[in-house]
Amino acid sequence: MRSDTIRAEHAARLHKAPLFSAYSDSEFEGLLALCHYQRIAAETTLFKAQEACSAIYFMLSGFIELYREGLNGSRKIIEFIDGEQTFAEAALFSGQGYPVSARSLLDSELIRIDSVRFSLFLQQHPQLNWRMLGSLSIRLHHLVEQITSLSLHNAEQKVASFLLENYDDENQDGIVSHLPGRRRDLAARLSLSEETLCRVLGRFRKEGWVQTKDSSRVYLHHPEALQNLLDKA
Amino acid sequence: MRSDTIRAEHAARLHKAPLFSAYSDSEFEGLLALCHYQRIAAETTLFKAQEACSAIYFMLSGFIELYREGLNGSRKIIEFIDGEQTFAEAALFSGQGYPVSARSLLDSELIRIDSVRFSLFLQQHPQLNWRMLGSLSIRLHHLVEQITSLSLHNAEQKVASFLLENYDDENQDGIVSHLPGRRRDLAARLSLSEETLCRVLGRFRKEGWVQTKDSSRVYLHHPEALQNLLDKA
DNA sequence: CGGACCTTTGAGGACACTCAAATCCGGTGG
DNA sequence: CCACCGGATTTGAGTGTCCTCAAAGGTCCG
Repeated sequence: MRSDTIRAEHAARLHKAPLFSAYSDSEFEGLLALCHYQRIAAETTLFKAQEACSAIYFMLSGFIELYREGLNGSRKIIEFIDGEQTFAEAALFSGQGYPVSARSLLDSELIRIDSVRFSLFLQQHPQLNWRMLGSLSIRLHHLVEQITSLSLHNAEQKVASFLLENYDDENQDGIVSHLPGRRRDLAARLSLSEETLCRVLGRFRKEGWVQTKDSSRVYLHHPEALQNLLDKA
Repeated sequence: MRSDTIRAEHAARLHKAPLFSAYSDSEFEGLLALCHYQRIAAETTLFKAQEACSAIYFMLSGFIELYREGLNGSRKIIEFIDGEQTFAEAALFSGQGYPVSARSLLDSELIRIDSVRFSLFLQQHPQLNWRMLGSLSIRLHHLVEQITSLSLHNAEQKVASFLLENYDDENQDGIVSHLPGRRRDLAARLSLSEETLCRVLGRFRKEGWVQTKDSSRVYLHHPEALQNLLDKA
């Protein structure tokens, strides 16, 4: 794990993030001064829930889980971080530490933004807070959606709705959904057991609705059939 | 349902809300210009999920549920609004409409703040956004807690954790937890069936841990026993 | 080829749900 | 004041979905 100043290419990608794309050049300079490049290996813990917030992050590449743990070693994944995106922003303002723990599932590259200095920076540039409000609101929206799904959906509906909401792109084989590497992790995201998840995917496969490939890619041949599971009682 | 200008007493209570308590007198004047007093009967729908956001609210008195609906008439309550507090703020910034529906369970008094004009007001006074960030962050924190509870807790643990997190005050009879009027509503908040909730409360009663009164007050005689349910596997 | 880990399938069980009936409670009217 | 009604709560019986435990394939890598 090493920590460095930011290369121009990475800075450019950071500037394109929704949170920062409205920054003027001079404002962005100010932001960059608080940033460090950081590379972490797979299975590395970034921070734990409840811990005081020392930084927020922008992911350049890799795969990270935000999760909470139960007592018997059970684990609920709240969110996957898999593209270029910022995370842990909420911890800046709540004064209650990180709401979740964060751990890399793959080797990952991050930009780490010091929270104390960034907090001061934002207070000195209050006009920059608007995007932050939007970002938190959308995250909140997603959490509400997840609560709804957890409460009102059965196992098949949970899987179907995840597949439909998380596909990458389309090609001639149908929509392609890119899943976390291990079944265990997807199961922890959906609050299902590994076995139940497998069985559901097996049923979908048998119906001809989906096709699985190396357990991290799923081709959706009949997305309307999955959608149908969500629409009817 | 009537809509009026704000009485001084109500204005004072609004000014004490965390979101607005940092407002200077002149800033607060500006806010008041966007507000209307509103009284609604029990069982009145304020807004529905997905609807475009036309206002945010501050509750003066009453009881309101924020909820989502499934297809077969099932209902998941995301949050109860029961004290003086603001709600629906997040809908201001996400551009995705209200994330939840809102309906009164009792006769309620509200202050309605026009969203379009309040949005403009905030953009013209960016220094006022800081509290808003805090408020959204804390709400986000709570949602994460709720997801954790939904995913990792069994029926008894859900009830225990709700009782421990939602008591009003202490007196010689032990901690008093003030519940929503009907079992049905608490069940919908905890994602349990009415019957399961009853059975759990019955078990707690039989153990001597709690005592129920007119189904809306619960005395916690042994909060540590409830806490114990949450601490051990 | 062997081992470690992951995925898939099978059998059995548990927790919470559904359906149904009994009891409790508040309100209304005789 | 009491009897009655409707709605809410509580209790009971039976069922189903998902979980747990276990074992059988797969895949990757040394």
